[in-house]
Amino acid sequence: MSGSHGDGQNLGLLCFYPHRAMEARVLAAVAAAGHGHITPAQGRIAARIGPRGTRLTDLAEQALVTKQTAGHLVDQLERAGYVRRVPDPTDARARLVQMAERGLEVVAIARRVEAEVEAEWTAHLGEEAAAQLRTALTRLREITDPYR
Amino acid sequence: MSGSHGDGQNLGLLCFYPHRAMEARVLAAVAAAGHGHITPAQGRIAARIGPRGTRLTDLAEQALVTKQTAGHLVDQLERAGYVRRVPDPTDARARLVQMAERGLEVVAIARRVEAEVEAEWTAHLGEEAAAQLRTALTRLREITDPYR
DNA sequence: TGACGTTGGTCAGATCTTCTGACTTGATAG
DNA sequence: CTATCAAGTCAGAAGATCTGACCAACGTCA
Repeated sequence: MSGSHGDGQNLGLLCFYPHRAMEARVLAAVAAAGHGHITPAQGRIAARIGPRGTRLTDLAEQALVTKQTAGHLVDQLERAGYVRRVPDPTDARARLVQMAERGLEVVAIARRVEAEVEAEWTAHLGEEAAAQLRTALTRLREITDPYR
Repeated sequence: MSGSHGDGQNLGLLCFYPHRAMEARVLAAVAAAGHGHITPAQGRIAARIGPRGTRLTDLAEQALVTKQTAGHLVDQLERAGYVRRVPDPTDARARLVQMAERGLEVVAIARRVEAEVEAEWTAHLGEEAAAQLRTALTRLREITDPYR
């Protein structure tokens, strides 16, 4: 539901291609490193886990899915040993989802591949245009990401 | 599976927010116009139907889904009256998926909302930065979209 | 012209993702 | 202390997507 054909594609659709390409590259590298098969949905949740752990509700909100969906995906990640749930010391109702050791390995791979891909993009666009792109997207995020 | 936290987010993730925002706005407007509920997946297929119709296989390829998935989504769109399948005069095996009248109404709404959203973005970024953003994304597409 | 590999598309079955609604338990404000 | 709100879970259903197996029409090359 977006995108005329030919040259003048709408900006929303134009944003889609790089995102898809990046996600595919990261997922492929993680799989190639022997970490079985992490699904895109699992990845999108996992990518939002903060250094000290994050509440399920917060993960759901940031990823724009329901608590149930987030809970289900965390179940899968937990079963596979990538994350763990620990009690939140500040609220007995809540639990924090934290990266486990195995999860940290995957994060390291993801960061490396992200850097590689960005380098390729920068090489294609040139330093200056790449920097401008980052600036513009960051500013655009101010009005397109409800969970900054 | 992408994205550090804080400021320095990776470009792939930064691309995600505008895309998501655009898709959500278009879908909301279509729903508000009384066109029941078109799902994101249906929209992504429908958006790739050309003016004279497009083969299922081509739709699947461009949307990066299997023929089966594309066929399933076209079934739904056809049942809802948004598209129709007609025989391809040049190949008896193939059929062309074309927009029906009802579908064209939706396309018109989508185009209008896309333009509105782009105008908002341009207002936020400034004319020049918006133009540069479009240029950079278009060039990036050269290396991130396998089906240009 | 007819056998063979290719291409457009469907059928069947499975898995993954996501949602709505109802519920439990703990936190918090009057 | 009670009414309400927030964090999560349970249950069930609908969507979206995949793999594998098939069929029919196309194109080609001997």
